[in-house]
Amino acid sequence: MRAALDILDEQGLPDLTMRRLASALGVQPSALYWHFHNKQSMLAELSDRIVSRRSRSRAESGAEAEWTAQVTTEAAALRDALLTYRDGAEVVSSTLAMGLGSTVAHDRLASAIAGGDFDDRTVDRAATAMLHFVLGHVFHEQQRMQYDSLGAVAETADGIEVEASTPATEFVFGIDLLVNGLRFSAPLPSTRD
Amino acid sequence: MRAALDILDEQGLPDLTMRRLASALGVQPSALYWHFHNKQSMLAELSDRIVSRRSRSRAESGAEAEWTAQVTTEAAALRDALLTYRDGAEVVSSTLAMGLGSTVAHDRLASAIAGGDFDDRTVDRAATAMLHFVLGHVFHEQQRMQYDSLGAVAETADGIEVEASTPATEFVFGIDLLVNGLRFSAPLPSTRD
DNA sequence: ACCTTTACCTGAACAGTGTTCACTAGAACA
DNA sequence: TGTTCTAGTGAACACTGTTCAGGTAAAGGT
Repeated sequence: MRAALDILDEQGLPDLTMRRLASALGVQPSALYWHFHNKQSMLAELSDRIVSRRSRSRAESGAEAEWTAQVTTEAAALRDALLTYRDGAEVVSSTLAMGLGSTVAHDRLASAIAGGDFDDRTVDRAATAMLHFVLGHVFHEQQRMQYDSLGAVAETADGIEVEASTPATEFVFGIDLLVNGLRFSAPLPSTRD
Repeated sequence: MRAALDILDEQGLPDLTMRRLASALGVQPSALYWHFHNKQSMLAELSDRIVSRRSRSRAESGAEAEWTAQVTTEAAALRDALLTYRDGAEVVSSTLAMGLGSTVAHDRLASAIAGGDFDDRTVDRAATAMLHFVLGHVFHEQQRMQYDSLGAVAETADGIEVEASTPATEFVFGIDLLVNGLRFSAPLPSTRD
């Protein structure tokens, strides 16, 4: 797993082949199939490690912090985790799409959203929608990173310096969209005041 | 393109290989490389065709219909287009992720959102967020379709007939989330009343 | 001390993949 | 008539994931 993560980060997902992984371990490719049933199951385990990596920004979230802030924090933590390794979002995205990998990403978002006191189905759907956005966004973001690094000039159009729109701000924009939609659309089910 | 779409729909994306496409056309694989530079560029053109397919539900959208309805309609049309062919969402998703393919999907969502009178950057970001959700959702939906068709029993848990949660309703839930977030979060910039 | 089981790996092969390249046949055009 | 363009052949290249019979060494049991 450590070797696989190294290859992923240094050479990218397309170059993370079973043969390369095997030779990085000084072993024949077929040896890997004793440890993993598939390449996909290996990627699934890799995906779990990427997602589970917790960034230690747990300090600020007090016991009863506003749930919207918790959701935002959780989403940002997921984005950070995906950005930790090259092509991280693609690995996780394709793994989850195949129905493999753990549901920890979804669950963490869901438990943050649940702080808003919605019914279970709403929580689940919102978490899924949010997960789709996060994966799509970071996938796109990472794709652009490696495209830019492959020698594309930053084409600032005709002197009009549009205020730099960083991926991070675009990310929180999307998250805010979903959070606000959640806050204002669904009627609060349990009226407890 | 027609042959490629046929293979895609009948055998799925993993079996849409250059060799199979060539033999479906009664031609050698290398002949395809006169028409396309790459397999990816071929998939990009395929992606454009899938997205551009308009479902003729244009009737109801009167000239000045509520913009929220227009956005919902546009999103549903995009979902329909992706669902038209097997693995359609995966083809489009990976093509767009690679920076290939036309921006028509994004643009159609954007122009519908623009009916809400937001500034250009907000429109663009919202359209992007929505596109990510749509692609992620339909990708997941199609993945589950073919997983179900591969002989998985519908496990209705212990007689508790939870009201069937169809992909369609989950889809509009996500779209509504984004639309409502857009409606209530951003202050309307141009106050024209 | 012997035997068996388990853990881990080798080496070679299989069946397939995208892609390239020298060469060719026919049509179009000057 | 000769040249250029269009479209395709056939063979190869360098890969890919995966399988499979067999081998080796340590651990465990009697």
